[in-house]
Amino acid sequence: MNDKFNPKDFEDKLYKDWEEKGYFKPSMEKGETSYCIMMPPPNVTGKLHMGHALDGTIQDVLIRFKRMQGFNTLWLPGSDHASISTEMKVVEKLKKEGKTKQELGREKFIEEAWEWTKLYGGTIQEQQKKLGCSCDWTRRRFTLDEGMSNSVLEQFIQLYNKGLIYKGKRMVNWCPNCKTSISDAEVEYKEEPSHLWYIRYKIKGEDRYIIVATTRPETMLGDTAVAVHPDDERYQDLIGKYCILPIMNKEIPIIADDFVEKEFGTGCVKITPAHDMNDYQAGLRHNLEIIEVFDEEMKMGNLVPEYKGMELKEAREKIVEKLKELGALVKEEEYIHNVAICERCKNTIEPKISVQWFVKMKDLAKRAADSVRNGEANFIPKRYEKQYFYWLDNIQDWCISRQLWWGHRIPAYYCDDCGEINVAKTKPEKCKKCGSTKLTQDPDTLDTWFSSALWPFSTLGWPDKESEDFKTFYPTNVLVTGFDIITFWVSRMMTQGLEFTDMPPFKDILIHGIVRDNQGRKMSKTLGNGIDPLDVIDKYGADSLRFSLLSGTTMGNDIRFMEEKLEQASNFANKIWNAARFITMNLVSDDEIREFTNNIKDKETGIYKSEFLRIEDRWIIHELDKLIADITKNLENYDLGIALDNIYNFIWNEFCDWYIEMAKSRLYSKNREEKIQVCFVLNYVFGNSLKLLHPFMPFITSEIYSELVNYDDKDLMVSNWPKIKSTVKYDEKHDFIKNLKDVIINIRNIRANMNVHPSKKAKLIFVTEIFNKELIESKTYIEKLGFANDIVIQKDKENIPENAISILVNGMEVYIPFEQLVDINEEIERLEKEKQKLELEVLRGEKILSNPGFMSKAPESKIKEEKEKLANYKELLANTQERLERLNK
RNA sequence: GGUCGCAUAGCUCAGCUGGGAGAGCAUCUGCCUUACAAGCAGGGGGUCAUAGGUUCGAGCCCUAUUGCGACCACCA
Repeated sequence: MNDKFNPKDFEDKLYKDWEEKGYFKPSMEKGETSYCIMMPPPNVTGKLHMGHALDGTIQDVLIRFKRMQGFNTLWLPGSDHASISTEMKVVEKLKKEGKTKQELGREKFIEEAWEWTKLYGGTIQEQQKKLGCSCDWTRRRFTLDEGMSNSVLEQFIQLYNKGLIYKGKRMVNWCPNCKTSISDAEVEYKEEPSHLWYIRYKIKGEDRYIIVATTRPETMLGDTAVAVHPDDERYQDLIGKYCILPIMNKEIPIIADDFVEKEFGTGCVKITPAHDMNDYQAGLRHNLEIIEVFDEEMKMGNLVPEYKGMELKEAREKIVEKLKELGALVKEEEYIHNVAICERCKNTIEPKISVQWFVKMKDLAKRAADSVRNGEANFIPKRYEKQYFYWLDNIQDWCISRQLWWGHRIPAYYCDDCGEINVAKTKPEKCKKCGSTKLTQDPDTLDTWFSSALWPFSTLGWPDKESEDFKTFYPTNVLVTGFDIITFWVSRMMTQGLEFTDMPPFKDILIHGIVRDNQGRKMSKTLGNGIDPLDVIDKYGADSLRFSLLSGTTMGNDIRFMEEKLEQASNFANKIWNAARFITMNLVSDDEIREFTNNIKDKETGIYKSEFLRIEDRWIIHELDKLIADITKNLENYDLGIALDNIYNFIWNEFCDWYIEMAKSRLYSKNREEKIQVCFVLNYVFGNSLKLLHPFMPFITSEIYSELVNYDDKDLMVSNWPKIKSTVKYDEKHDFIKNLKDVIINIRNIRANMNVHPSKKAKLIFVTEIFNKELIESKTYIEKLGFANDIVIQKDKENIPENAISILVNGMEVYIPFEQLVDINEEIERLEKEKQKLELEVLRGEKILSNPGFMSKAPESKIKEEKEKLANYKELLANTQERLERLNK
């Protein structure tokens, strides 16, 4: 092993090795339970960011854990064609070349898009490999590949035939720049300074006016009503009357509708059903005419020839001017307006009436919500299900058509002769109604989410429900994703999964937070505060990145990305590396360890026979047994942060700081048997620790593991997860090592307090009845850890120097003759402090035990515990007082 | 406007079904002890946001308040 730890020496090499050996592929062995995770497909245009790194790390930890546990594991990767985003990038590229999409034509454009996809589509995969993701690349899918395209057509046709897909004229979000409808989820809102214009409309046949307030005067040309709240006293007498729309000089009704807020503006709203979502709804309720003011290009239409062809901004100015002229403009106020903008191109979105395809969602949504309500699928953490329920319970029909070219084209063919809609996977020979052969396919493509909704099963071969993969891996076990896409991805996978497979597509839905920068801000391109995971891997290694994303975190909470965390991770990796170096440097031969291993196991119980092991050996193995149970439980519960901290603490504190130090004397000993014995324990405990750490830090653990003596002759990645069982007998009641550790900590404490240099050794006198044998065995390392030059063990307190400092722990009394030490006053001071603390403890114990409420209501075990504690503190206090008296003499 | 989350050491965060407050970093002290100075051994530092309530007992449960954040809705 190299003296210096450097992840670059082995990370890429190991990944290549794993992939070549086929470790990422499921075993497909009969009898093994399957475990499957579908990787949320990143956009094909994307680059790996910290969110992906977190998502990938969590999934990799789970899949590596389950793989080692012996499941038939599949983690299936892939990418999403991301229609709008990819199409925009290709359009941009064409623009640079001086071309447009229209000039190129549909077919050529799609070719360009495929080229683009092939060029950049592999980037993110390579980056995921750097992170260590152990997904099965041979099963990699793309939402626009042949199989998935077929699934999408199948979905469309099945839904259409059931009457769940329909074509309709609706109001949708229209991006004038992308020239397509977009979903609500792709709309962002931004505050912009604007104005609120107050315009008066004359009441028909009266000399009165009604004043409306608007942010969009240019749409008034299409007004077909004015609305007030039905309970608004101010306007009761106007309801049902008509007013005159200025400029247009047209009569429109004054109606009453609940959606109007009395407090806003004047309490009167102009209704433009063609250009506002609320107005549209109101228009439907009151049967109002829909008059479009703008054309397809978002320029003024022909309602008033004077404005025809104008940009909206210009038209607005002109119309405001005109209203002024007419004396209809009452007031102009500064106003902050919340404008809808396109998530992709940041242009203002216009609500627009158009003909689109929709999926009826009500029944599908109910089923999806019920599935979580009755526990077939669970959110972790549970609180996120509220967001899911809210969305599904208030579901709107899903607009699935997009006026784009890159995507799955809608499989609807219109008859040029009779207008019939023919829906089929491929272009029919002739119209099913009139027999005409002149058929034209709908030019629109489907929403990207229409294909990703099928991801958990289309990737496994659906609609072929008999395919091996589908039968083996569906439904999948867990979906890991961020809370930002619960509504439009998770919920849709649920609705479509239940509709097409009658099963929820996953059992658990694990929701994680987002990775923020070190100031707690969202990482974003505009801020330029994003951290590239690859830079981090380059500097610290993938293991450290993974550690930093999980240590000290809780599922569902955001993570702040701190360089300090990477330092910690990197230090930990270095610590492990050095421990490994130390162990392998001193290790006896494989054969010797194997032989020893064969000898010590009790064939019947599987427990390591105590006579072959020292007490410190049994202690550390016992601690390991407990650790295995803890980590396994925590991983099962998705408490990854806790599991990681468990193993961190064990390796660093228990194993390195204590056990290795205790092991040194035997390791350096001339006695071969002693050496083999301790080497066995070091190898066994360290090897198992590496197994437990492997899901989190796969690279360094694998690299080191191959240097140890390996009992199952398997690479770490495919070795067996340690079993939860006691492998050794260790008495926790008379916990010798714990007591000894306390003694040593006390010695160090006293010495540190008195500034005694480590080179100044002292004699230690142990007074104990029960630990004689153990103490004799442990003499050498106690001398070292306790800075002693001699250890005396005796049964009683005879011959102990008057002025010796004493330490008392459960079952052990230790005296240090202090003539070699420096300052009595320091020790007296320390003891005084300790005495005060103990007195407080005794007080607390007595108080709680004299509380009648506690005594009558607390559980028996708790009372017993408190009694024992009190007795112990009393004893300690007495001892401390005795010591103080002695020193004060 | 609706919903949800967060508030714990100087900083960043853990804290499982209520039973004596933890980690990492930072800081201070002492150590170049032959795996590791990217280290070792110690110390200091917290009215667990505020106010009530339930309980023998509250960081944890309930109510209200304050401050921050997110999501949904979108106010013409």
